[in-house]
Amino acid sequence: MKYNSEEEFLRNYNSDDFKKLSMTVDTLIFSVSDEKQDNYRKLSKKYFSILLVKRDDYPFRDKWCLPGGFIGYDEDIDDAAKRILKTETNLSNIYMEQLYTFGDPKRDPRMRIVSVSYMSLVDKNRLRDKLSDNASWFNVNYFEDDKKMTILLDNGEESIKLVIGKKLKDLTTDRYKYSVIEDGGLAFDHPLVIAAGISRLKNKIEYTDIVFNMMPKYFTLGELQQVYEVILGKELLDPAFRRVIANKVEKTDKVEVTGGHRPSILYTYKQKKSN
Amino acid sequence: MKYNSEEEFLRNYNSDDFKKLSMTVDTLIFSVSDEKQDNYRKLSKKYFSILLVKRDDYPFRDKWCLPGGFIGYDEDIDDAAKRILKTETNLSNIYMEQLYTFGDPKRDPRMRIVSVSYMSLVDKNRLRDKLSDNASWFNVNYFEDDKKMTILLDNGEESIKLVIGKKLKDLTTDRYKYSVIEDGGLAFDHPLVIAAGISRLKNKIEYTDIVFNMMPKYFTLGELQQVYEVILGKELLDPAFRRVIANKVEKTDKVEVTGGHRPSILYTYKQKKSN
DNA sequence: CTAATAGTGTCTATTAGACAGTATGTT
DNA sequence: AACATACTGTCTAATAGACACTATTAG
Repeated sequence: MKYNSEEEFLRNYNSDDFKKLSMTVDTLIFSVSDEKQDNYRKLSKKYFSILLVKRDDYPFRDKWCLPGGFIGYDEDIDDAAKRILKTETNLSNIYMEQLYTFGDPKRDPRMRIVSVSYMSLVDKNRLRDKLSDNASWFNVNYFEDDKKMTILLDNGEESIKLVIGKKLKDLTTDRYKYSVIEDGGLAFDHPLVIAAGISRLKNKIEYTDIVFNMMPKYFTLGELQQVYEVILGKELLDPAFRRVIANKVEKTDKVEVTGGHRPSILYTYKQKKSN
Repeated sequence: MKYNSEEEFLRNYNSDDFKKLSMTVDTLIFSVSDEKQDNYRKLSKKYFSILLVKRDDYPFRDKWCLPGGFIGYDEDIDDAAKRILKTETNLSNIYMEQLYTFGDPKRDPRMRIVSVSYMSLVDKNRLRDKLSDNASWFNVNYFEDDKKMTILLDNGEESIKLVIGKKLKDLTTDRYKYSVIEDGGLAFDHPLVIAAGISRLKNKIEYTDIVFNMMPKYFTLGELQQVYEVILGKELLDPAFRRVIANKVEKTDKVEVTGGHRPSILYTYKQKKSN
């Protein structure tokens, strides 16, 4: 069939020539948690944590998974991600970026569903007691080598262990092909989303100011350093950290008194001037 | 409706509860081009280039666009991208990575189509004269500041100018919200895909060995440096470049004699040992 | 010889790593 | 006083930037 104009073509277009498919959005929400130490002198230990929800419907009923939902036919993907974040945390205007699109034809037992994952960073102080009932924060601990990544999730009651296999796709890049070795009971391919998000976060914390989305307005350099340390999975030297961070933060006249040691000056995030 | 098991749920699942949508893959294929200089002494100038195809059907009939196509209902997304690359260039086993998923509900005039973009890097020597008829390589020149990115595409006959607006989404990251200011006649939202691809390439060339996917087996350090320079959009100092690149390449006993100047030693890519 | 690219030596500036030292609060 | 964290000074190592210099070829 031949048409003479774009308009004529569009009038006659049959949108069902190809079998359509369903799409969802999954959101990986990162934040920072404190864990009080028994020693009055010690600072509370910092973790980074992610938000999981317990499914109350099939498929994967009673399994933990990332907050997600179907994308409406007329809904922009970013908007769908924002809608889901809002549903779970009651927050809008939160930092969010697209992570990766997962499209294995067998990733959902119901039918072909392609999922676009997003990652988002929140300051937990902004949402205390606003979580929906079936949601819970899980502290994240991870270890990785060049073969696999082990992720331990813990919400105080339950512990989930994920093992993700890494196979270098190509020797010229940093791209790994991830595979789920142990899903710890997590639904869908969400272990892959979590692994991808941790990698992205770990990478971006080095060359962006992304971390400040997880920090409260006022924070000490010690706290900030701890957050860097848990995300990077290694200890940093104080003087080096302070040198590098110096032009991103601004000293305030407030201090934080936390116990049997010298009080700490509170800082705020200082945006770099537009370059 | 309540079910007692996952199996029972799946047997009764109606996959048409949500209105489904269509998905496509678009592939951004990068390579390197030479342009002979008239002065016999001078080296041929290097560009990086992308492959465009001319549409022979509506919508956007006779406009240039990126190679793309619909994702089959049972087809993995990566496989769809490989299939399209193969169709256009007759090549398989080529470096390829997912770029970004574009889902503006209005991005296609026909209906709701979400597109997953891929970027791919090829050594043009591997595919001379294998291109499909409606495909053409366009040299890329680009300039950017913090407000916008201007991209000039040229295939020797036609010149296409793209202008993409950049708005910082968030002051804590490197994430820009891109918008098309000038599409130069390019179909769909493909100017956005190209801008995203150039940014990714520019970024990754600094911390991966991705560039060697575009290089022939044997190359001179001068050629390699030129490729770095056109992608990064700036000149590099010879000694510094050679220092940094030294552990990624291996000297061979071959030389390249190109004209009225000292011949150049040919190198090959040397993979780093697994770390 | 000349113009052009190939390739190296070396000084300097900047940044990162290491470690020791001082400061200051609570119990 | 003791302990834990806060914060700084300074030496050294590694890396990046700059520039001058030598080498080698076709015409």
